[in-house]
Amino acid sequence: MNFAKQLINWYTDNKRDLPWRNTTNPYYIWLSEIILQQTQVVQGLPYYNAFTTNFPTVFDLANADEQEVLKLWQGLGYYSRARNLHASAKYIVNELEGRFPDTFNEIIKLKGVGDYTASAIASICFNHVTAVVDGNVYRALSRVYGIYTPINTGKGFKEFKALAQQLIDKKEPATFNQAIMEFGARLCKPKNPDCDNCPFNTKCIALSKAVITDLPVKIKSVKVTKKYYNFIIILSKDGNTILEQRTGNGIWQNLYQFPLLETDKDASFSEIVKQIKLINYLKDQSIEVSLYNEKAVIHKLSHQHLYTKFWIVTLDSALPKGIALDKITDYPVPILIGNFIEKFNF
DNA sequence: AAGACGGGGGG
DNA sequence: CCCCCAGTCTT
Repeated sequence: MNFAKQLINWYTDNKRDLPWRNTTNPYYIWLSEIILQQTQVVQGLPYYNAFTTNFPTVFDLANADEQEVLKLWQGLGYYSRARNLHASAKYIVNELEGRFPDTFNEIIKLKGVGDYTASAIASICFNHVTAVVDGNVYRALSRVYGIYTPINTGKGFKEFKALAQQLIDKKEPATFNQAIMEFGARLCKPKNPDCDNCPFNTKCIALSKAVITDLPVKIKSVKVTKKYYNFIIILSKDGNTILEQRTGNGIWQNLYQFPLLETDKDASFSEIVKQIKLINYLKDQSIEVSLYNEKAVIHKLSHQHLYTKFWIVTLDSALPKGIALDKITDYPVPILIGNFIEKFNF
């Protein structure tokens, strides 16, 4: 038995009774699909009931005020869905005389309707053979077929779309699409999938290799934060400077660096001078400050970009607790500091 | 290709 | 706290 038949058999035995499964009216299916974008069934269900009750037809929705629509959407999140829903209802009524578009290419023109939603409506309402690809499909197919292509890339989408399109039951596209989503939502769940009762547990590649929890693969974008580092290079009269050892759990643990002033944005000359004068061992001393690099050096780490400036402070007195300049290379330093030391050529 | 957009639930 | 959810639109 092929994938589609097994899947549909499972679905027939396990599907939930949901209101949008008792209709093929495109207005209701559209409503349900928009509501269910990035939203679990239990959360969307009351909203579906409210919308179908308050706006039984696309004309009722189109004639409503946006405020009324948003009020009904309140609490569901992703409010652009409600605004787009309303705009598309007006478009259907005013431009299409109330007739819902009946092909994928026309349906996807509606605001708020992308590939997934257009495929769902085209298949469920018009029996078009257009496979849906949503979070459930990614999960189910990546596991059963052992696909490691990251799902949140253009390449990943194309690959899963093509596979789903190849697997879809050409006679029952609507049932297949709903079945694979129900399967992903109820059995092949993100955590603790019910592999014991899975119709594919003899062929599932992820199960046989025990890599269920590795799939699907998703590239997580590391959030890069900007930081503004000002290193203070002290040149004392007796040829010393200051290096400090970093502590704590952050970057460069236990390495050495020049005294650091971190600011929340690119700081002005006067602001830095002010802060330098607050440093303990420089208080009430005669100093002269110059900025070594007008343009910040951008040091890129995986999760942060360091906008770095080096400030030269000439101290007109001795610094007995400092380290000798000719010993500076004895200390382990981050490459950012190392590059500066090399360039500055003490 | 990467971010923004939300609120709820599971582990 | 992190991940995920019947995704789409905008940089």
